[in-house]
Amino acid sequence: MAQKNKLQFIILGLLNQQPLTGYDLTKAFDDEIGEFWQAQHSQIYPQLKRLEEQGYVTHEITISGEKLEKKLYHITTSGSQLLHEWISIGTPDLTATKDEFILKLYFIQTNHDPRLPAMLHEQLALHNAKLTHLQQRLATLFPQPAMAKQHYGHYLILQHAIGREDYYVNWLKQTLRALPNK
Amino acid sequence: MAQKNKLQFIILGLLNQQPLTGYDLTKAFDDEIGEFWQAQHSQIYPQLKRLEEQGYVTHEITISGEKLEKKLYHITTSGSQLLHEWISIGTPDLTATKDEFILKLYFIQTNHDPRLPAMLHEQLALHNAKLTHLQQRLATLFPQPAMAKQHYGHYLILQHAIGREDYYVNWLKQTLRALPNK
DNA sequence: TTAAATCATGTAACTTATTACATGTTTTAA
DNA sequence: TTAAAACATGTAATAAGTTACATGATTTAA
Repeated sequence: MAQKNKLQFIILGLLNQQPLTGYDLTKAFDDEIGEFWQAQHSQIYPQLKRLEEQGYVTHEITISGEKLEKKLYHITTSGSQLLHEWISIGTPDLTATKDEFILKLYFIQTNHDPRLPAMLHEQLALHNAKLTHLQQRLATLFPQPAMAKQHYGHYLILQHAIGREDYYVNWLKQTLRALPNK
Repeated sequence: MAQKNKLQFIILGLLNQQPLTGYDLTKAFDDEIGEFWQAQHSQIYPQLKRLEEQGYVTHEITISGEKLEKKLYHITTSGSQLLHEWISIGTPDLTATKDEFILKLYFIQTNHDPRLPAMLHEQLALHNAKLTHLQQRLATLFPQPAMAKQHYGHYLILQHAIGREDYYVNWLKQTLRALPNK
């Protein structure tokens, strides 16, 4: 059960906001929800085809310029319904966070391991960068608190991600401080 | 590159601590590192075979009871070396946390959405349970702080996971409090 | 004006991960 | 003593995800 093709629901969720092309959806996985889920176009185009076969989306062809065909996908009523069901049913499976760094840490035996400082510093730089990026994104998308009302979920997950990264950064700093001076 | 078969390194990391059977390794993914990575026995047995073909592990057969054959796997010198390399090279890719609940949240438009309270309460219960479980695990494995010295990495990641869940629980509580009273 | 970047859509090959199928032994508790 | 639970090892089928292959149009900046 674990997987249950979540990609289809993400696509439906995005199309529920506005009609989009496969290309637009691909981009959304870079900017918007790339923070929380990833997918390549090679996964998206076939999935759109399947969703259309099942009647959850339809597409219209628009011409851009002279002859470039775009397929603009729309969600259908049954697609909307499926999306609503997915959101409404419980989410009882807390998926393990597959963090490669944490995995490596697990195999470190002692706090004197000479690899530890470099490893922690690298992650600190990475998570600091991510934190800054997320904070800028929040400031850009929600300059006034009142704007959070319109896209509440988006606001919440950004704010959640910021808190998560903030914790990660502080944990790394604290762990570095606790290291024995060699 | 993204994936690069991390399972093989986890297996090597576990075998680096002590010889284990495929069954033991499978169990380790339930208890120990199940928090951070998951794998089924159907993935583990073939992977052990490949690692042996490549010379990173060897196995000896032991008999349990009358005739039950166990394959006890040992890491080789080159296996140890490969593990060390994996830990030593950088870990620059911060993988997206594929949290289904967060994904669902993204598609919630307003803070008046009637599904929100139940969704948040469910997650609160789940993460509270996980937090308690992790705390008990820390208390069991590291009753005295001095014990953290022996398995420092394990101690660190448990402590990290507890902090992460603690943040998650508090974020959920805060988000629930901020919800408008209907 | 032309080359690079971006837009746009698809398929193929491969890797990784999950679920199901398949079999047999040993231990434990009723 | 016997049935259930746990131990133990594998393969097959399927699903999900990544990388590579493949092609062409439009826009933008040098």
